[in-house]
Amino acid sequence: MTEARRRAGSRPVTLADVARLAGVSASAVSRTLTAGASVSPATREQVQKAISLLKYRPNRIARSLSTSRSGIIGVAVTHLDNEFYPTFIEELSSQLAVASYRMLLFVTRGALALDPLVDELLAHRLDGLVLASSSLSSKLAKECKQYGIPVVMFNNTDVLSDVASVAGDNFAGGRTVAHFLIAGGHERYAFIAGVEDSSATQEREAGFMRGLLEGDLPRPLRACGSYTFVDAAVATRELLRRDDAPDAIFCANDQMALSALQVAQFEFGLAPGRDVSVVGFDDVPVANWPAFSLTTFSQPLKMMACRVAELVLGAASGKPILGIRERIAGELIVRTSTRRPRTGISRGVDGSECWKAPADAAL
Amino acid sequence: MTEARRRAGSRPVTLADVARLAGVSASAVSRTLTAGASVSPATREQVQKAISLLKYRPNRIARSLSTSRSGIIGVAVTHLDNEFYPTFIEELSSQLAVASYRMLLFVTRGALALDPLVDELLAHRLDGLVLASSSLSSKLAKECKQYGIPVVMFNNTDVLSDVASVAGDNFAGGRTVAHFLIAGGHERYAFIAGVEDSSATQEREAGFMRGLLEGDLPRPLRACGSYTFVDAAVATRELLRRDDAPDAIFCANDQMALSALQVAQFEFGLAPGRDVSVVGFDDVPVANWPAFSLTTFSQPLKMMACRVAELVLGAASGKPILGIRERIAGELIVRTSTRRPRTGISRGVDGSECWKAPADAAL
DNA sequence: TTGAAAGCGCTAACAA
DNA sequence: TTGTTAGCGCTTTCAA
Repeated sequence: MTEARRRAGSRPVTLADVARLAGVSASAVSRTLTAGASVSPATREQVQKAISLLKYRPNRIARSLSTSRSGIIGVAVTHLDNEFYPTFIEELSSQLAVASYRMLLFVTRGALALDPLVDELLAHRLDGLVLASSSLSSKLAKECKQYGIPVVMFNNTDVLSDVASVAGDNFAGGRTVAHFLIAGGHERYAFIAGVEDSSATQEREAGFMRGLLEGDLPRPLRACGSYTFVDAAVATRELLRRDDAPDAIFCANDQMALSALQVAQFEFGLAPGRDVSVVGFDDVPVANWPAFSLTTFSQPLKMMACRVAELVLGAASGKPILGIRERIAGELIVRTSTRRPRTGISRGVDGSECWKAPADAAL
Repeated sequence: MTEARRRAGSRPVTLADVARLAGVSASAVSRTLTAGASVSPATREQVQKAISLLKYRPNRIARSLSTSRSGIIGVAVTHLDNEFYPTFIEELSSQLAVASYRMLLFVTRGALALDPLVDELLAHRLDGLVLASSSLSSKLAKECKQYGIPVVMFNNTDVLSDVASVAGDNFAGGRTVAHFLIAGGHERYAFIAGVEDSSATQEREAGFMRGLLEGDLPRPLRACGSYTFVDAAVATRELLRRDDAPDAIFCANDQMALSALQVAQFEFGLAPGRDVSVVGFDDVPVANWPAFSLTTFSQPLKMMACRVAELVLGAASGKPILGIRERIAGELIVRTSTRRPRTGISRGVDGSECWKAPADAAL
């Protein structure tokens, strides 16, 4: 028994106490607590009365042991410093809450950091696991599968396995960004990559390359920003110092784009949207701050979190999800960090602008 | 049994399986797993062998039921959109991890939102609870006390109860800010408050008022920004539209200060650090971004998280913590969002500058 | 040092 | 609709 609890003295009220007071069996109490079980109104009332009288609170741990369901979803996350993830956590938490699930949080640094967690993850007998980390530990995936713990990857996919995932439409996004920058009449393009082995950055880059190719443009310059603010700054400096410095930079996420924007502006004296265009990916809240007004390809976080919750909870109650790879479409939100193309911009009801390739565009 | 688990087929390995294979009793296995229990080297080896052979993973739920310790700390947090909190979560998580504790996350909106959670919080038989929300629900505090669940408040205190807390030195911070702004030679001061009933904003304001008073200055203007970006923008507009618009604004946290800074700059065309000085509180990472370079009173998050973990885990193993109110000192980090006073600035080893009231200052 | 046995608080067959 | 009974997987006395 916890020391603190011991000091508190009074033994917590148990189901047995309630049963005794209500003059019924333990099962009767258990049934009143279980939605959709058969109890007569009379007993139910007796039980309810006893419960509120004793201020009884069911012990979820005992219930978990008995039902083999913990009511807990594990969430492993890496980059809590990237606003995208806290926002996701918040959405996911509220989605899980409506189904009375809670989340056990694992904050790690890098994918490899997951391996030592495997034991612990499994020990907790989680009903599911959401991986919001930049890449998947295949050891983890294997073990979870073996234990029957459903895993859903967020914002990332693993082509080599059949682990379910929910991600944005990275390829389409990258491609749209390319078309948009081309429409803005830029000359030298660059891409700043995130963590190299993450599927998100790979897909975004592939889409971007495809888009440029469709516009008969050469391969863009390239640097790696590892999805972090600091590394992206280094990458941007590297690019802007060149003789053939780019006038259009696409960053694999907003965190890096915000960094690039500031390096361009404050270290190189370039005016974003005029001297250089910077595009991000995610559309985190900060991207819309006046200091940045970052053009970016959005990822509808609410919808993504919703799907993640549906998948993982569905799987916990038997729905097969293996192999499911969901793609949630986003759109290019146009702000002032980029040169403005003549056509293709439309204004939404909320005043935000987004860009779509005109149907007659020659690509 | 979870559907997913059932489909997986193979029943998970239990301690009994290990005991059988090792040819010992369950207790023997349990003892090998318990640090500091008495087992002969021979049995220990047998057991270890069986464990790795069967890939046995102890079931924490069963253990929890038996020991009345869940190994889980609840963390309730409100403003995940304020970078301060994700950063705290990350620090706290790593502190708890070293003691093999995990955190169950509760994301809420506002203090009142905690009340409906009480049942659930208690049902999980948490070993402790950390409240990183702007204010405490007294119902929650009472119930936790009764159940012997230790509670630690972070960045907030409740004077009416004896709930333990860890917070920055808000009063000293507010006072230092006042002295600093006075040293910068400002004329009209304003304060933008956070959520009115939070102790943090109250203490920061009180310190600020005291500091101004010590400089023989009148009461500052005042508006409420509710700790949010949007409300702070409204508050700032309100202040800057006045005929007697302030030239020095102290915001109760960085989130609001960053908002104020941008309103001043982009809506009123004021140059921060020249036309108007803006000071925040917390020193979140973004405050140091070149676009803002916000002068702010720091809260040493790492140390605070460390103390929170020590307190809550200590309490879980019997140390009394009721009534403890820890204050962690911070310092005024000087950047360019404020007019620069002639004296009092010193440079740290990391290149950052901080300000201290000169000893001979006439206050 | 070891094993037997009781129990943590709940759920779920089963029989009544 | 009810109560009885047997677990869920582990820890922890208690004797040996």
